[in-house]
Amino acid sequence: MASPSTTTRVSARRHRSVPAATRFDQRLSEIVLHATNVFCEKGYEGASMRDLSRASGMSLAGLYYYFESKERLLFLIQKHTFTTIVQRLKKRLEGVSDSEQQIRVFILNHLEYFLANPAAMKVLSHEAQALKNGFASEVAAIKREYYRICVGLLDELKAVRGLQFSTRIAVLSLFGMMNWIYTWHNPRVDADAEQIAREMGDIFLRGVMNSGKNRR
Amino acid sequence: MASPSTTTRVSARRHRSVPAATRFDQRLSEIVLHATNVFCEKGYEGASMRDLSRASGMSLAGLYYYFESKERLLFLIQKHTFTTIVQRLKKRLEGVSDSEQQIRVFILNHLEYFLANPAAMKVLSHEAQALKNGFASEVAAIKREYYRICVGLLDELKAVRGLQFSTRIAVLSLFGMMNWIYTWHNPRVDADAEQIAREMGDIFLRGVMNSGKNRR
DNA sequence: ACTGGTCTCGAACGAACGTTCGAAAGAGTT
DNA sequence: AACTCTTTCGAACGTTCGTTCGAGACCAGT
Repeated sequence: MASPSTTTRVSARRHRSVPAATRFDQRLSEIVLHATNVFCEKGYEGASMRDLSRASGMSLAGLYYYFESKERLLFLIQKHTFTTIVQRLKKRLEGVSDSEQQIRVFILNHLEYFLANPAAMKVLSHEAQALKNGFASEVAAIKREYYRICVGLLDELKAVRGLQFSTRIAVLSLFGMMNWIYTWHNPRVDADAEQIAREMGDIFLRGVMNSGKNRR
Repeated sequence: MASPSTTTRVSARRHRSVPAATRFDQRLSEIVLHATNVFCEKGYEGASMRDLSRASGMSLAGLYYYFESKERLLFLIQKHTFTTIVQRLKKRLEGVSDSEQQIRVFILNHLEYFLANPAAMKVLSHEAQALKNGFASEVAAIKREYYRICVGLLDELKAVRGLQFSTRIAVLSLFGMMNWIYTWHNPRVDADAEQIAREMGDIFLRGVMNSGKNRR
């Protein structure tokens, strides 16, 4: 414990069962969305509360009715984004049993969400170090779960096909390939998620599967 | 033009031929080194001039004798780092003629420098967006040259071996694999540059070479 | 001992930062 | 119309930011 609590503060908000709770959450979501774009463009440290105020059309003080600090806002963005991507992945993996196909699903899920929400994913990738203590560890836990899922898929591929390579290096190389996309992807020039997922999947899977039962 | 000039200001420093010029440059190098570590830990925006003053053991005002702004200091770090890595690459490529080996040299050069200068490389990778106008474009020019070299190597591999894949996606995937390393590499746990270069090279080259003369 | 360039620093500048506060406007229920 | 809870905001808080300035210390060559 110690350090700032990261559990959701309901503060006031109670009865007025349906309309009030949703209205608050909806307004907060709008702010989170605008903040995501600002953090994406200027970086977390580089963006000021006044920038967020301007972007969301709400006064500086008004923002603090919805969240208690700039750091918590970044936390909300990262947690929501990461939770969503993990959730979607689990759903998509349910119907697939082949090991190679599962990894292709993993890649496609990641890239589709990335290109559909480029600002949020850039903030997730680029500002991974910006949170502190309690905030940081809660996001780190989700990240670890996501990482472990990928490790599991790769280990299964190794077992089924009798391959031999460093899972850690392979997984982290794959994440690198995928996450780096925020530095270069241009929707007016580059292909869509499906095709990029196919090409990256080709490179990665062929690279990993032709290792055979190797030396060492 | 317009925007801040990025050409090296010699300002005063002239005669006193040998000792003075070297002393100035040497002291500046020390500051750049300390600043690199601070920028690495706190990020460019998150690091204050007072942090740099503390880290380098020089007064706040004293720093400004050596460079004219915080932004220029970041520029110096990025330009020197990038220039060095390109320079070393060119030297290393001279002796190699085989296309696959050239790409392996490219990967090894990148990762060796990365792991030998992790702070500088993180600042180069992570703060690529922090510079503005003239500063940004000068670093971008070096980056473009580096990128083009890699494109050239891959295009040659494609021609020689009759392969068919998107060079752009392949190159950017490779950069992603390599640059992402700053987010995970732990010298106490992970292998050295040579071995990581071999494993990443295996994944990438096998992945790209087994594409054959494909559909589409 | 003096001179002139090189180097360093304490102190201060105005601007911008994240956050707080009390007041008031909205909105729904009586 | 009066009451209550929700939502908004102008103004200000104290702190920290990047940068500047003028004075003095250091260090030759004379």
